[in-house]
Amino acid sequence: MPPERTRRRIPDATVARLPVYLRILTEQGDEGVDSISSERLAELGGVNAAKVRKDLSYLGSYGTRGVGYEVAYLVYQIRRELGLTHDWPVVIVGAGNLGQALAGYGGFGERGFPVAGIVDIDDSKIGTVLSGVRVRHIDELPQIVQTKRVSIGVVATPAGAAQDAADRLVRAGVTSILNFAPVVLAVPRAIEVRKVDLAVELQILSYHEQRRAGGAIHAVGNTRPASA
Amino acid sequence: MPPERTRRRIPDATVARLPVYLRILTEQGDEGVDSISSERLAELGGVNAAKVRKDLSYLGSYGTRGVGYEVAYLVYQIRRELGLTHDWPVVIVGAGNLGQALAGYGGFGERGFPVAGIVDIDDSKIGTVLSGVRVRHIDELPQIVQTKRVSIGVVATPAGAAQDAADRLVRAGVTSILNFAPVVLAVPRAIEVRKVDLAVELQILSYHEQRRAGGAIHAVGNTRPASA
DNA sequence: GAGGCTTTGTGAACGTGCGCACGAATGCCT
DNA sequence: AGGCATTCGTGCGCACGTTCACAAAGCCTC
Repeated sequence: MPPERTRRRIPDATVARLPVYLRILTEQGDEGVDSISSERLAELGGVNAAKVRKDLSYLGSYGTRGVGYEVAYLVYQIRRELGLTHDWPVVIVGAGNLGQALAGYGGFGERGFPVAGIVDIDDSKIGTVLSGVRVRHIDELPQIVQTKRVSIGVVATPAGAAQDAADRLVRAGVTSILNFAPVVLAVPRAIEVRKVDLAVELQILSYHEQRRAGGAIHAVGNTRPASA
Repeated sequence: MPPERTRRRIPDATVARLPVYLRILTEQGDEGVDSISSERLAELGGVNAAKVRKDLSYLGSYGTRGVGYEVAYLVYQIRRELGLTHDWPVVIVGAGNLGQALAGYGGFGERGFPVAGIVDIDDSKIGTVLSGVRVRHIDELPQIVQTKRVSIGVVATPAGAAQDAADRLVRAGVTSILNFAPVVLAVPRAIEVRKVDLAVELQILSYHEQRRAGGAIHAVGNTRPASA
């Protein structure tokens, strides 16, 4: 049995926090900070120091007791673990409002996720150029994915078109999908899907607001006048 | 009329799923479905049927054994629990790329979160109109929040301006914040913050892609002694 | 080089959430 | 009316994630 077979599995919760640590560490590095303690990193990341240490311990023992963590080395290790040692080109499906905003969001390519292509099904959008990337027809998806070696697809279509977009992405060979459409996508088990849903986030906030307003209001019934 | 209910605390994980159930149920209702089983709802929502039942049980016993749940009634109950019985006006800080896209995203008002205002600090943007809403100066924030009774603020600024935006929102009286900037916001404990971070999502996908590609690549080098 | 101070790394306790499995309730059929 | 099929509601064990607390390990001073 090869030694690399014992590859650690990092808990999902930790994986979700590593990018946050990475950003903070990068910033700190840029500001000339060489070394950082778990305490400080926790403060900047809005979490518990013990959690930081446990999270980082999954990467290996890269800290120095009594001192802290060397920022540059930690940045390197996290980047390696997250697979950020090379670029991951992405393809965006949907050149509507959201697709345009995503394409225009510079932070995309900056952070190692260059936009390899944007496609849409609407002929009127084909050919227009968004932030230097020409919108192409969705039928060209397989070609884009193959030639540019894209493994991450972004679904930025209206809800009704999302499942079709996902199907096409999967058929084209993409293995990870970031879904912005308010739909639960059905995909093969092997495909990794993450969802960003504006409405869900707002509704969660709504829940807390309503709760804050006090069960008192509710006890009486629908006190609030039917607002506009 | 149901008896007075002690206000249950609903688990966060459940709160996060209720909006998904709600959307599915609304769709099903529109399609003429009157009754739905936990099994079917689970299938559409991509979760386990037992989880659906447990989630819904936090709202009360609104199902009928042997039959399922009445769609319309369940929609009503979830909406009530999430505080969606009335609108929650939101104010957007930042009229850049993202702010514009958010304002243009019709689903906002449709789903009960009308845009009460958009503000920016950049004079060149003031006065422009985005989807029927005029961009106003950030100094007008307190006035907007007060007159329109806004309790949810959306931070759509660049990273550097996000903390200031959050501070201003809090001072203006907002109690919930949806943060799109890649920054961990420091806010008073009482303020509810939710974060949507594109880069984080992509990096999580990157982790899985890299993992999928096989740890073999990493087997080279790094002969650091394994810790006991 | 010993002693004290700092900070990591981690075992263990604790809390939360998940999913199975089954009793309970309801509708339908004969 | 009684039996059967269906589906809800939930107790329970398990797995995961969080936090505490402390020993181990390094640096600094004298």
